[in-house]
Amino acid sequence: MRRAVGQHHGDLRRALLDAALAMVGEGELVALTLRAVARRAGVSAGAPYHHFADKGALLAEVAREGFVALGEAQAACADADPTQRLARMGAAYVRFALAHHTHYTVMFLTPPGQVGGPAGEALQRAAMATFETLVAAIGGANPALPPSLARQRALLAWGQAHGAVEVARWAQHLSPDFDAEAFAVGVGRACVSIAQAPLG
Amino acid sequence: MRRAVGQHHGDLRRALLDAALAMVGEGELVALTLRAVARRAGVSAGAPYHHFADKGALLAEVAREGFVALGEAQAACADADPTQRLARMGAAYVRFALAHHTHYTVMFLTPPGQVGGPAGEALQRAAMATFETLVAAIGGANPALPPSLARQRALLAWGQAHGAVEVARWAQHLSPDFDAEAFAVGVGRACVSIAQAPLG
DNA sequence: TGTACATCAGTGAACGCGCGTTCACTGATGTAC
DNA sequence: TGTACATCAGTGAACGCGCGTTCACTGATGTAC
Repeated sequence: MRRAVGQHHGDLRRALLDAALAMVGEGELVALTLRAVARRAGVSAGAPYHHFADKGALLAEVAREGFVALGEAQAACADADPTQRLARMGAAYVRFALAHHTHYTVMFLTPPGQVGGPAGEALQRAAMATFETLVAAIGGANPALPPSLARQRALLAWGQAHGAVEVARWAQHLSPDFDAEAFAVGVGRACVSIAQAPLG
Repeated sequence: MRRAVGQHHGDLRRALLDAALAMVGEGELVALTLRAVARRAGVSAGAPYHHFADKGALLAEVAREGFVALGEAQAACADADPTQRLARMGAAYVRFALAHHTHYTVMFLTPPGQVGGPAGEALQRAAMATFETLVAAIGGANPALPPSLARQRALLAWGQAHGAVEVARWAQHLSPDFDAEAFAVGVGRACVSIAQAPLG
């Protein structure tokens, strides 16, 4: 992609986000520098500052987009039966994480709330919204659950799903006949078990 | 602690390791530099090279010590009932990760085997030993498991526990009423489930 | 349709900084006799 | 107990490097008339 000097890029903002994602996907997480992202996007080191306040803002935006996409995947799990809905959400979570594992990695790079500025706040809002959706689904699958317990179990379910994702990634690398879809469905069932386990 | 110029430190090697740990504990992982470690230890930037080949060797040693400590925690889970033993090991794993989260983070900073030199080899040996202990415990909890399957399931169990730890940390930051102990016990139970799930 | 001009989105040089690492040095420590 | 000397374990200055960020600039684009 040759361009004359000074010519506009087209959508550098997007290109920068994609470059960052691609690099995380290649394990360059520790060495994810703004300059490297710009280089990858085929642009000079100063160019990103026309689109992001600073390096942190770019990373926060990548993470935020991940949570938004995850939220959309969750929203697509509407179901008349709330138990079914939770099961589908658990499965969708695993599918999302496996299909967009670069985004997924960045999403959990830094605990939301630790990133400052408007970009950090937007990230935190997106992460909280995802969690609240899960809490609601847990509450739907077990209406007898007091709200505080529903939140606690949402954390457990999330933990289980998150761990399962990591396992699935290993398994995908280790054995090519790993059945990711069956695994995802199993995780959905496990979420239901967590929600509907007896109190106490 | 004032020292005259040129005076010996006492146990700088130890002090450097401790400084690295303390800094990781304060979230300075991304900025964990050799110079910062030296500064923290109250020593000049060149001093660490009298004790470690390079920065990677120091980090590998921190990680190795983590695996050794984890191994000791696992060894303390001896139990007449092998199923109980596995459950206790799973819970102990989570407890260890939460109690020594600085060590734990460094342990998984780089995949063992990717660190070169003698320090890297020692790290790999320690990590493998931990894994073998888990394989043995899985086999104990389900003697019908062929060895290759036991290893596969050990990987699954480890992955699940690892993911659970990540979210538990997150949960600890987000909600102060997070019940870490119940969470740990739950992970232990999940390990047993993985070990004793039907074949196929 | 042309022209004038503001804005946009790049460039590339420069900044100060902290990094990992090297090196000549030096004072403290340990050892042999 | 003293003395001579090798070794140990620091210092601090220096190196080259890549980083995040700033800035004056410039060509391309969009808009008003």
